[in-house]
Amino acid sequence: MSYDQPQRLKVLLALPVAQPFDYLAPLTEDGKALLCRPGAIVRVPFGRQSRLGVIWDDDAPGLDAKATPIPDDRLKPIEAVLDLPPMGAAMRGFIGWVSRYTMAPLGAVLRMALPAIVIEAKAPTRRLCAPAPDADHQGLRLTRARKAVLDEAKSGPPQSIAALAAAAGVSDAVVRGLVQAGVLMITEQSGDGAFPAPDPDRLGADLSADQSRAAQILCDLVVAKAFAPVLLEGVTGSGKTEVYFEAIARALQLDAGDDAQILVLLPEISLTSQWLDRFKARFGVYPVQWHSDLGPAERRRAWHQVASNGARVVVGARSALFLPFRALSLIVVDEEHDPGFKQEEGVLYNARDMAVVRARMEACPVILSSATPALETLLNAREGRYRHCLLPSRFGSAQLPDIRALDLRVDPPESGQWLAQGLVDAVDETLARGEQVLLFLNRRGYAPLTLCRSCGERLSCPHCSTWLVEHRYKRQVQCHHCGYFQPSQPDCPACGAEDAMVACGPGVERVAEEAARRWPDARLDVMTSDTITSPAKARMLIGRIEAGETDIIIGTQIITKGYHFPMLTLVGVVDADLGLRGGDLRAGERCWQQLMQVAGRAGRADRPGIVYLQSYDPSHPVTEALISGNRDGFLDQDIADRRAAGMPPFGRLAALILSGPDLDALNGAAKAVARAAPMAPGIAVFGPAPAPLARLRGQHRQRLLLQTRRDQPIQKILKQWLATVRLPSSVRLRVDVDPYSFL
DNA sequence: AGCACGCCGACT
DNA sequence: GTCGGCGTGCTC
Repeated sequence: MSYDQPQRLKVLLALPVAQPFDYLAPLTEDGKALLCRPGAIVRVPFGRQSRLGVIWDDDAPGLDAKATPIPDDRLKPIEAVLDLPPMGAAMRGFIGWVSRYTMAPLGAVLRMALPAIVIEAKAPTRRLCAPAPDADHQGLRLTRARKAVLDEAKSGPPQSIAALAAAAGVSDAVVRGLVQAGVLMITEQSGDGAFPAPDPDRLGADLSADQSRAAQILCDLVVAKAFAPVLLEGVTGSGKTEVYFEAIARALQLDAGDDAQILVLLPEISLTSQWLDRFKARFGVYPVQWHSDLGPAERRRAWHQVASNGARVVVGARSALFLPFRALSLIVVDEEHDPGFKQEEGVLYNARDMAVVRARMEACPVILSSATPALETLLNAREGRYRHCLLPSRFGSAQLPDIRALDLRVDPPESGQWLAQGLVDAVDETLARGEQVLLFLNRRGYAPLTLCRSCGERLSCPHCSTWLVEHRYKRQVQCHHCGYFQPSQPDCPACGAEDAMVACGPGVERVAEEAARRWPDARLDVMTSDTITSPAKARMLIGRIEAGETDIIIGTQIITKGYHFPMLTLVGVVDADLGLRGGDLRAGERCWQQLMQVAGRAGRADRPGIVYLQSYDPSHPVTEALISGNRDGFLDQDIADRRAAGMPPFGRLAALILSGPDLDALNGAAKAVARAAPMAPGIAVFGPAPAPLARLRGQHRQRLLLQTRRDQPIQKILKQWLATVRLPSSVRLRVDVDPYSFL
């Protein structure tokens, strides 16, 4: 060993690989090794290509220490250290933690934090026009259009050709002409600039006494600059958002070395124009957004500004959790109970739970906000692991809606119709008062099942074990799991009987059809993911409802997410039993949350709201709890059941999903996995059984479930178990720690 | 993840 | 006789 020997460094690549690779320190021009520290973002040769990675700590937990290192002579030097702020120790620790917990390869987790396209993409340049300082105006024909442009250009900061033309009320040809003439000058500017900072002092919110008390608790936690999970719980309409806005304002005022940064996670970012507008009203600017339908330039700018502290408040979907914050001072998880926080593809993680972990690593508070907290969160609060801030009542004069059941066994709708007389009467009265109605049915399309009245054939997906759902507006039948579709046809594809296909059961389109027939003068809007295809479309529909241009809204769960419609006073739940079928672990809880959230859309201002639940089983504990308002009774029962069965959070679960194109090979592999299952006290293995969707996208699927006690290390047990089985290459195994959906 | 190497079916 | 299918294995 000699002093001038180049350093051997571990580089973690953004690839689905579990371990880092060894490289030599990069060389300077005069051949000296450059010193590299963990966290540096580098580009390395890899095979015959070149890839991104991060210098990893060689003593990081989870690294394979026993593996024999590859010999020095096979090491390649690092190509380049990128000119980016290095990844901090807290972030590296977080990535390692997520990898060990979810059992995803370390590099797969890193990939979420290093989106290659974003980092490598060239900084976009914006071309801005300004008056040229030494312009020669001689010989320039100063038309009226040209004068307008020049006046506009002189009056303000440089702007783009298009913006200047629009401001002057002329076409951009005029601007280009002036540029050509040398009167206007184009300057190139990086389109990557810092975002305007939100102003914490802009608008002193008008908070109720309850809100002020809660806000004070949150602000104290923010100031303490330490890890502190807190559940902010308040019924729908109690003003939770305003409360955590105060915590955000307080964090913005912090001195955190760098400017303090705040992350807000929302379940469906693209559909929350109302949230963005409220933020802007409070802080003067929009927050920085991070979500899947951001364009490449915006995405790049957001990522780089988060890394270099030019983005103070970021609102995003779950992937925002992996942004490179340097001075994270507060995380807010809004609607923390929402199943959308569970990522069901690639690295399987729950962003709400991982947000708590990231907050711990960054030593900052994390606020979990919900009107209907997840049972796990509620228990954490009850048992003192989380603080609990409660907003007991609705804001101002708003009252919680009155929830009633409509027993469909007593008052059934006529055949082919789906609204019971009791609900129809209520809609009549509501419309007569000039108020709005929401009919909720969590089922897209016209009908969930189409069958042949001659031979009984049911239309099913060729790739999945599902029925095809009729979408009448699009004249299609679709599979909601793989995207397969075909045109609707009146004749049976099996027996050829003409005009024999009949729709069975209702979807929102069918309810809309019935509503249009019953209330021909009412203005209807159907809100589903089929009609809300973009943020702009969402904004348009929401605007129409806010302006009172819609009388009846027919929608799926997409409208349950935090909207506020003051004129909406009646909610009709077309099928309150729908969420209870299937019977997985969280069905009751989830159904309760969803119906509670829908109910919360009613009567949010000074007009009282009423909610009707159409049900064939109104004595079900979930329905009873909704009607009586006795949440705790229902929850305590659910908690007792889970405790008795050792189900989460009293025990741990992991799902093993085996999939493959060949049914026999798959079943054989599943049996082999089951035979190798660990047998020890506290450990139970269920299955294999065909997964609830036994065939998905052409792949057959088998499922096993591992259950352990809370104090047992489920990842270690899984690792030891799976190390003993060899799977045929055609069979793929996925591990889902803390499965949420049982599909 | 890429990208090569490798061993079996229909074509200039 | 070759071109090319994607199964398997490696990348420091």
